[in-house]
Amino acid sequence: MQDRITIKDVAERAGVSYQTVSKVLNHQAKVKPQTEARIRKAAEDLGYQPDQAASSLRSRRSRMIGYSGSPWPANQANPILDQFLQGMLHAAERAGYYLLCFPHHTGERQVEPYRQLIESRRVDGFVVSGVEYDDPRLQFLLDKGFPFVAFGRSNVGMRFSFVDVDGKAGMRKVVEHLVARGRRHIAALSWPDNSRVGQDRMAGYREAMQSAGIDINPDWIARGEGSVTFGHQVMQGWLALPSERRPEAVAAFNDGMAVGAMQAIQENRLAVGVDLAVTGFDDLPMTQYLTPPLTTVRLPVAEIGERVIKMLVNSLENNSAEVQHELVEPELVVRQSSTGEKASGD
Amino acid sequence: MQDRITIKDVAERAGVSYQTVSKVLNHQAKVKPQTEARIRKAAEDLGYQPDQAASSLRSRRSRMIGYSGSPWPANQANPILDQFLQGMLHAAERAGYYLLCFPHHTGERQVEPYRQLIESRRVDGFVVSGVEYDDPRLQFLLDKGFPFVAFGRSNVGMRFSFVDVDGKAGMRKVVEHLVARGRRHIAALSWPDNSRVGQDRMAGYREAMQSAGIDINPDWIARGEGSVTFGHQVMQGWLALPSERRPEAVAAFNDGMAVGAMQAIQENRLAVGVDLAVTGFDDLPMTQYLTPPLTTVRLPVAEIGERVIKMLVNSLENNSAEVQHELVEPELVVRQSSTGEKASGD
DNA sequence: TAAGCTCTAGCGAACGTTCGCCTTACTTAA
DNA sequence: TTAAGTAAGGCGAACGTTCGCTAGAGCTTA
Repeated sequence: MQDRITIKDVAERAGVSYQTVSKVLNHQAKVKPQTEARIRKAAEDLGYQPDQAASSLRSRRSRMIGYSGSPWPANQANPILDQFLQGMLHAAERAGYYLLCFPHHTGERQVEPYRQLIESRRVDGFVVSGVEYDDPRLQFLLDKGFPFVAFGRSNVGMRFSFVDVDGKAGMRKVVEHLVARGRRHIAALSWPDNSRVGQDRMAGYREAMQSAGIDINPDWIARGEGSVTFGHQVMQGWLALPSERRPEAVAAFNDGMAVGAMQAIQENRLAVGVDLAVTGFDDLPMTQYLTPPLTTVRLPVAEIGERVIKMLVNSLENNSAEVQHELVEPELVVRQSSTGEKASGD
Repeated sequence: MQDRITIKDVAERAGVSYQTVSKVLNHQAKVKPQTEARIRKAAEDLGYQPDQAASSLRSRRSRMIGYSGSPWPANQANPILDQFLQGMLHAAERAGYYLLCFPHHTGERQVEPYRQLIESRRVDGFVVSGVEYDDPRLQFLLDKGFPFVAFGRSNVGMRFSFVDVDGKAGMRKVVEHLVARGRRHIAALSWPDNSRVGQDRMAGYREAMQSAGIDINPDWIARGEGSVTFGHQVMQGWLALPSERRPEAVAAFNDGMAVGAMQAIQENRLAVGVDLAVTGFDDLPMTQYLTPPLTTVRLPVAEIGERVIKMLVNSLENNSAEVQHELVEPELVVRQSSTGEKASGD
């Protein structure tokens, strides 16, 4: 650790005042091209790296974006989030920002970290993920007028920028696929009513059923907390019904419930994909290796991460308060759990 | 966004000089208890949050820890890392630090982000994960004399602090379990020779085999890149052997290869857990829902994350250059893939 | 009674930038 | 010729802390 190279060293070497160096390196101020070249060369030669603390202090910008870890239920470790993070990291790097990660808390104190980060001037903006209805974090940030972009939508009335998966479109694809394979009695393993994501996916289910001219049987809609156990229990219930009241396909709103349903079916000595079709949602890494492999919906999570960052950085740099929305359409991944076909090799 | 509350506002309210406020809030300087109480109350009343940039500029400490995203192969999204991150985040928060996350790059430029973060004074130390032999990041940080703690070991000669999973102990447990279930012809789906993690686990395999008095058949040791495909291929080869030269158990060094092996076995109409036992390593989230559920080794990754941060923070605060090592013993999770027993309900 | 010590707290300076205004030299128009 | 305009870069100040030293008050000791 030798003496730090400061902007003054660069200035001296380039034969200009140090403030001019600052101008060139930031504002793109007006200087002669030669001078600029001289300064850039000097900076390069010396390996100059601006001291971020000094820069932040004066400019009031930290070039940091706050992001709280997964607010998802802790028990179901979400591999999806890793991809989201990767997407954000790369986009942030390209834009010259870093991510500041902090843990998520539940309950009343969940906005506390946000307040601290804002007031200590550590971040320029936030990425808020795992958004739900009446999210206190969103309300807090809106009240403060602090920049952020959300991964996910919330109440219709709240005006803020977001990127989200088009769950409706995804679910529509699922149902259309099942219908195309000749299934009409399609049950839904859904999410609680108060779940924004659940409602979105449910809307796709309803739309597609309606388009196909199929009546929805309320008995075939179960709402639960998305666990394997829940999927298993509900499926057992359906299998206990007399055969004419039993569904011939189950569209689960996440992969966990689909796995539970598959287990229940197999315990009843029925063949998944043949006797009953099962589909999931999210495309967790292992689902392609289940027996049979699970038909599911793949979310382009890394891409969403990139878009979220781009949107946020854009609004930070332009100081624009305009809100933007992006919906990304997910992709149906057809595997044997819905078709009953034999695996075709690898 | 109103006027910022600075240390001077606090000082005025408490009737002392602002430098004294700083002393009280940081160094725990010697002041009369009453004065201290008055200052703390004033800070509280005003909701004072120190400006981190100013603090960093003067004190040369950012209270940030750098951590690069997953260096794991991008194709196999690693759900484990999410837990690691969560563990770190919570420990860091308790210690008053935040994590600065940045993307991992491969090749020659992989140390570049480290250099930048150091020189721009953004971080006080690093957590380096996914460590392997001859890791250029470790060498760079050692050369610079910059504080870091690694998740994982590297070359024997390098002196640095780390926390690691005791893969040897984990693998020993696996083999002992298989032997206890009456298996003796135990094959290993291992990792490349140049993998530090692979060597560690392999040592456990060898030790346990030796302790059990079983000769190791070199034909039953395969080394590959850890993919499902690799496990599948190798297993097919073993199954093609005449029955007396065929292993009766397969210990895979990660869950992916175990899944591949299971598939190959099932394609040959053999029963996993009965005809051949299969075990994995890592306990990925979905493995408990495979058919049959996979016996594997669970790594306490969140705990490791916490320990890594504690160790790093400790060395930062005490300015201690002493190196520390911690090995965490993983836990064997016995499921049906190695026992062939029926599922006992849920 | 003077010297010395301890306990409190104050004060000037510095950390390394960026901001905004100012100066100088040169060009152009009237 | 002169006023005005423009390009190029200099300069003082400020951002909000923490560091290290100093000063005064009160107490002890020889």
